[in-house]
Amino acid sequence: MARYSAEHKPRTRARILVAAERLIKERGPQGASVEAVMREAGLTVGGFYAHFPSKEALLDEALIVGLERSLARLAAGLEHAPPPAFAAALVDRYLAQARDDGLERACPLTLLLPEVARADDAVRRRFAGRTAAMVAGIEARLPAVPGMAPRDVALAMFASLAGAVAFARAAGTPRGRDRILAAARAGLARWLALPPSDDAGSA
Amino acid sequence: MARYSAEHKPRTRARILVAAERLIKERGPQGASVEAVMREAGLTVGGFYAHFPSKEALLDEALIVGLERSLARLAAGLEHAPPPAFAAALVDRYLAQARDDGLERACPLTLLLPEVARADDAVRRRFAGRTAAMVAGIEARLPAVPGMAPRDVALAMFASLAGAVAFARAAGTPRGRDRILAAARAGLARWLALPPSDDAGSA
DNA sequence: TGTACATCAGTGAACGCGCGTTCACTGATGTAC
DNA sequence: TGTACATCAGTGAACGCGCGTTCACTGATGTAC
Repeated sequence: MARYSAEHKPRTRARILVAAERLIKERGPQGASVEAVMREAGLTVGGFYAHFPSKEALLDEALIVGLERSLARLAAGLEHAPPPAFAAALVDRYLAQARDDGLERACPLTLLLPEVARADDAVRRRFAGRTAAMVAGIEARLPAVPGMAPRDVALAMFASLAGAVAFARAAGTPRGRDRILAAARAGLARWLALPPSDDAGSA
Repeated sequence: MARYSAEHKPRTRARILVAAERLIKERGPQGASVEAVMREAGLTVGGFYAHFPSKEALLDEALIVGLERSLARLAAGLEHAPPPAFAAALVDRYLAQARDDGLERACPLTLLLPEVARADDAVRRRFAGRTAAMVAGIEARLPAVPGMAPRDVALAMFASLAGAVAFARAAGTPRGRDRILAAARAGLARWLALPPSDDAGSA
């Protein structure tokens, strides 16, 4: 009657999810083969189906896990920042990811939105639920914008940030990339009333 | 010494490109197999390599072709619109694509930026060159924004638009989608000084 | 005007390969005695 | 305390399939005579 400790299998599962999130972002969903994901997690192919019913199930869950890890990283250390400083830090941290060499730390919003758009209703609803929770957790801490609900401020801000980072990563040169990031920050600063940038726009 | 007319082969090539652009946007680059693209163009697999050296070459070129077709559609009929009306029409037309059922008319920026980000330097540079030309053709016709170069206004606007449409398509419901579109328009209206919306935000 | 035929855009079968998935198996685990 | 053994997380080989690519071929084209 011997069993492995109860945390063993869930921990392995979590490791597979982290590996999957990383490879999906770096290579796209089709580039992240089950074999590559398992190798990245230090395992072999065969064991995969003891943890997930299919590759698609893995991808769906990895997307959600990635979103939460990204938001946690964004908000870390800003628990007591007042609205203007909070918004400025969020914007600058978010845009800064476009200058990372790799994509492991990238927010899924900047790399996986088209995949979600092509996915079926069930996936899109789960995704929407999580992003709604993410937006709700942040909207009250953004500066008030006359004539806009706090939720709309947060939605428009994330849309602009995700678009700017995706656009910047597609630029051919560091100069082009930084110009896009600086322009996006300037646009956001105009209506979010952000204090001057501390780093966006120059590497 | 009989030959087909000189326009025959280039016309077929163009048909393959249009088919490829459509399938790449609808299914993603890996979902658009050579066989599916050729069938969509009314041909069979075998003839493909008489037109393109590889699938990758097709994808790279289809992206550029798609960008140009999208910009042409956006600016159609606005040749003599004054800056505020031009900007408002551009914003509303761009956001409206998120409410289309299919993805054939989608702007590549809203569906393919992550693929470009993962591509090699050569692809990114070609892409950057075309978007730069696209932005340059439009920047002078946007409203002036104090403290921002016209190019930066255009870059920030496209980044926000592309992000908003990608985000909206990933929403789980039409209501969620329309809320994102309306929020994005409100944010843009604040710093671009757009006239009130004629249609964004409600289907 | 009619016809033979060189050209070449397009066909369709075949190839090797990597993928997602399955399954009989192995061997580390830790409980029962 | 020591050991036998039931459990089950993980292994690795195998499967069918669809992919990108190749190539010998076909047959519509339209010029030359």
